[in-house]
Amino acid sequence: MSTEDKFDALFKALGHRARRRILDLIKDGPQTTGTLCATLTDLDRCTVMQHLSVLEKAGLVVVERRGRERWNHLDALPIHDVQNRWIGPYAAQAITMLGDLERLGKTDASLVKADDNSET
Amino acid sequence: MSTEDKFDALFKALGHRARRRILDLIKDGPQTTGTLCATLTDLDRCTVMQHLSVLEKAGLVVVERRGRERWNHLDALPIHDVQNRWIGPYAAQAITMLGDLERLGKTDASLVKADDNSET
DNA sequence: TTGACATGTTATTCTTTTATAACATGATTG
DNA sequence: CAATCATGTTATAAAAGAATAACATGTCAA
Repeated sequence: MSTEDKFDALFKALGHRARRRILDLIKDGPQTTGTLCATLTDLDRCTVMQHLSVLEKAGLVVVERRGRERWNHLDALPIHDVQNRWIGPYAAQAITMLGDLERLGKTDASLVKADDNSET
Repeated sequence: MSTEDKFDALFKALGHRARRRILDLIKDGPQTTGTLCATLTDLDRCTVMQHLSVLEKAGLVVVERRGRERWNHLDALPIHDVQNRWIGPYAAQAITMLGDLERLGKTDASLVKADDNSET
């Protein structure tokens, strides 16, 4: 797999809220598939497993098998690579082109403030 | 659009290499759609425009219309939000769970070194 | 004002994802 | 060892994404 393939897999894995939710759930410690399914009541068990497999292919989840249980561990290292190649450099860029965009009437001072769910 | 919708749009926009290529192309200054198409010879003009519209909806591209030209500007501010909500916190996590994963035999010391295109 | 040019729009096709169902396996516990 | 439980596998339908074609619009420059 090329580096570009890896970034494809990573961004795509992060591109679904259910998968981001899973990451948040295992952030503070691994969980079994069963526990995850019990939490994600809006999703079918099969759907959760499919999402886990997408996360696993992206390298964000590492599986540890214990008896008949499957413990899903977070591996945040790939996110480090995203940081180095994409986020860091572009975050820097965000500053240098501020004036440029303001001239275009884009006054949006960035979007995330709180976790509001009510806008357009 | 909720915050989650915005992250969906952002990660999905970043999840295609053609769009990441476009971002890199306009990183150091805006380009017209025509110029971009001339560079991205492997893509149809319509495809490039579709990608631009995905980037625009994600807030990563801001359009300035000048006569019959369309200048595509990069707006890296949304990436800032990705950094704050996802990358930063998870990059921190990457350190605390290192030992945990090493016990699972995951020795992969992160993936991106150079832009090799030859592995599995 | 007319022809060339840069871009836009709509529709269509093909592929990939997402969600679910039905069935299968392998471990645990009484 | 037999029933139960946690997880896996395969197949299928619905939805979303990607690539292209054909046609449309608005601008510039002679």
